[in-house]
Amino acid sequence: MVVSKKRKHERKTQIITAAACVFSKNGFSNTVMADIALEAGIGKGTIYEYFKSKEDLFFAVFEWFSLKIEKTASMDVSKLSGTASERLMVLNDSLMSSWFETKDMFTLVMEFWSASSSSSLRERFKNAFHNLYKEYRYFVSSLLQYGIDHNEFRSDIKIESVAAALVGTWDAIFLQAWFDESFDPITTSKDFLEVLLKGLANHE
Amino acid sequence: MVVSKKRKHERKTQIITAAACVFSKNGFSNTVMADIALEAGIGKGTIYEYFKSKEDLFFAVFEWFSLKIEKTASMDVSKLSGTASERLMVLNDSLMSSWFETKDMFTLVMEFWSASSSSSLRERFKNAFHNLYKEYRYFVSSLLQYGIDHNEFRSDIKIESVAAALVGTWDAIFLQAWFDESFDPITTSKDFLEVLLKGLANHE
Amino acid sequence: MVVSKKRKHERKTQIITAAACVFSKNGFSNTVMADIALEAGIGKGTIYEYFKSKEDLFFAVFEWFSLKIEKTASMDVSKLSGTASERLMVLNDSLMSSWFETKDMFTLVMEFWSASSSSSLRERFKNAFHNLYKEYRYFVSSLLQYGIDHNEFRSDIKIESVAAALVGTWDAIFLQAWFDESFDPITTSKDFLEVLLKGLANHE
Amino acid sequence: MVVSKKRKHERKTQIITAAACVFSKNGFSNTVMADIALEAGIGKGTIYEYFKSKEDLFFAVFEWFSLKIEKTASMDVSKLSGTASERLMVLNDSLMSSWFETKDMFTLVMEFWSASSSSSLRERFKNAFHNLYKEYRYFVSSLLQYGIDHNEFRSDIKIESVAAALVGTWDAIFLQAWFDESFDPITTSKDFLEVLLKGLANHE
DNA sequence: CATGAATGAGGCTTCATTCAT
DNA sequence: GATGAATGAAGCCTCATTCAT
Repeated sequence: MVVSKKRKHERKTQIITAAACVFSKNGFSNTVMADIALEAGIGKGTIYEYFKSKEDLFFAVFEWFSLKIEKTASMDVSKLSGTASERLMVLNDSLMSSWFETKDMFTLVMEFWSASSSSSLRERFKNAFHNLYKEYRYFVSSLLQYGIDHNEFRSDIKIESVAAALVGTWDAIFLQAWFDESFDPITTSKDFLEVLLKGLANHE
Repeated sequence: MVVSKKRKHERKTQIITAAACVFSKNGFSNTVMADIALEAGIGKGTIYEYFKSKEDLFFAVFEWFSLKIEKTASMDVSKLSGTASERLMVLNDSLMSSWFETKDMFTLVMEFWSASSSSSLRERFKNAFHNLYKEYRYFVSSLLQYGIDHNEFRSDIKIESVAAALVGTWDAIFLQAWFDESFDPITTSKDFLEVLLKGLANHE
Repeated sequence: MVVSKKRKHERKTQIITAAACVFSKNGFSNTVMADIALEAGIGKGTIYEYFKSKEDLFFAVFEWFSLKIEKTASMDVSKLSGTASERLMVLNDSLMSSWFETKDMFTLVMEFWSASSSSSLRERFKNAFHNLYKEYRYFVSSLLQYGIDHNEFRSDIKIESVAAALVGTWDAIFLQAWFDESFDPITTSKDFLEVLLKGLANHE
Repeated sequence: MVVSKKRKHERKTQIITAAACVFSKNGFSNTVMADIALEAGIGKGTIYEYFKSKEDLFFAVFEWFSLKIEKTASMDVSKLSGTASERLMVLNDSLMSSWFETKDMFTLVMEFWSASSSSSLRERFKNAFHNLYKEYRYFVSSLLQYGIDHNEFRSDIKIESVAAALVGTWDAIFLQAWFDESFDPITTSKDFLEVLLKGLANHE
């Protein structure tokens, strides 16, 4: 029974992976369940043994994707040490490279955004994104606070705002990289962070 | 004849406006042509007198929207004066408030992003966005250069990178505002810009 | 008023000619009223001032076409003289060349056949064709009778059958010419008629 | 698996038969896919599991029909024996009666002709007909050659022309029978062939 | 468990026809 | 008379979902 459970979980992941691939290639609406089944190497009907509907599967892909990103990011972050600036730099590099690996999956993110604006999953997606961003902002906020506490950053900065904007910048840099092949997100983000850190620095 | 031309143009705009409304509410795929016709108060077939297909209409909405945003922004920007910092501040405020006005249309932007990742319009959208971002980045770059030229900003900043990131930040702030009702994009952007300007400042 | 009537008739012919052209190119169903109007150089709505419907126009084209064929054929036939065999030969040549001229309009004939098998005009077309064939058969029958009366043809031939078959052969030869560019209807029909005439000949 | 293949083939035939019925009744353009599904006793969508489009199905009907005619004819023809004249007579009877059986399907032939003149299937149909006629002409040519070789027919006849015309005559006789209920294709063709054979006969 | 044949609701699009100008 | 903008009925086709095997 435990084995069966495991089997089931594996099969589920197999479908999700296949779905992620097809969704990212064609978008949600242009994706056909048959294609997902084909990609997963299973029968069309089998998908419905594991997911109630196309939308359900899509949301499962979203959850799988968030987790994946988070895991990659947090893995590196655990190694954070040094000054707040150094930590931010490492975080920046970590995010950039981790997203870079899943670059071809960035279209998925856009699909998720789109799904949260229309689609009947709107609320589920909106909430999930809301929480995701909150988490990221909270994490960056902590780093900023750490900098203030250690007299590294000025104490008059608006932590929340800077955190929110910074988190957003990372997203947006990827967005532009998506639209422009020649755009280099790693350099851009590094250069930008340097300036920002100067602005944060405490010159008593 | 001139009258007829004008009529045609008016009718076209009428359809685009209606389409924008419905697309932003339901997304591209979930939008039904009949709904657009209903919203525009015309017959279904009439749309096809003005647009070759649903996708064509969607792209027309995109163009109309871009133009609209641009117009609103450029209007304020023309009044720019003062130091580079002041100008950036004004630009920030202008963008924030202009986008704020079309806040309920922000979902459209997400749809456009999504369309540029899947859909058969992929290339058209990608190109258009590419150019749009290029333009914005170029404009911000000019302001930064202006600051450097006037010894207001440090000369060692990477103009391109900062411009790109800043433009992105504005997008991203709106994205977060979309996911979080309580998120205040105006304050956030202002606070953030303040820090950034400190980072740019030249303290010889 | 008389002038007006004439105008009306001219306009009607203009439309019919244009319609014949478009129908023969695209077939009835694939023809769009707008194309006919374009070909005729008039407005779409104008057609309806002269013809009640698309089907009506189509039937008018049929009548115009029949008349045209008939006129061309009968013109030459009036010059018939000599033996019955000679007359049949002349008729054969006349038909072949007259149809040859309207070769690119042969597709129209196929459309007419098709229309008489389906379409709501079925009965009208069937009747018209019925009469057309009857007429042709009757004319050929007369020639055959003439040959018998002059002891040129055997008296035991079944006039009706031979006439019907011969009339059909002419049609069918054009049909094959339509399907096969390299098929030469003139030679074929001549060769064939020669054999047939030998079969008809009276060798007391 | 073999069973499944068989099932699929049966279902395909079932659809083709139903389609043939509806197409012959209403013509290609006036036929609605839903009617075919109804006639076949299946769902609308099922047709598309077996045929890519309406046009594809139509062509499949054509192929099915050609084969059917050919099969019926060739069955009788295999029994050919006796003089060339006798063989031609038998062939004539065989064709007449076999087509007679499918008389109510003759409208299909007209639709096929029409389809080869317009419609996007033009080329496919034209080619198919071209080959079909070629085959028939070739077969009749062989019979004529046989007659010449056995001194039964005159050696100066133009085999190709006579064969082409004769094949066409059979078609055309059916055409007239279609337009005229009182027209008897069997008698007509017999009477006509008798005359023709006299013309072919060798009276050294 | 897995499958894939069957389905029918639903969407995009076409186009003959009308009618106000 | 002539026009062409407007229309909505109707048709082809797609595809998520089901269910018998």
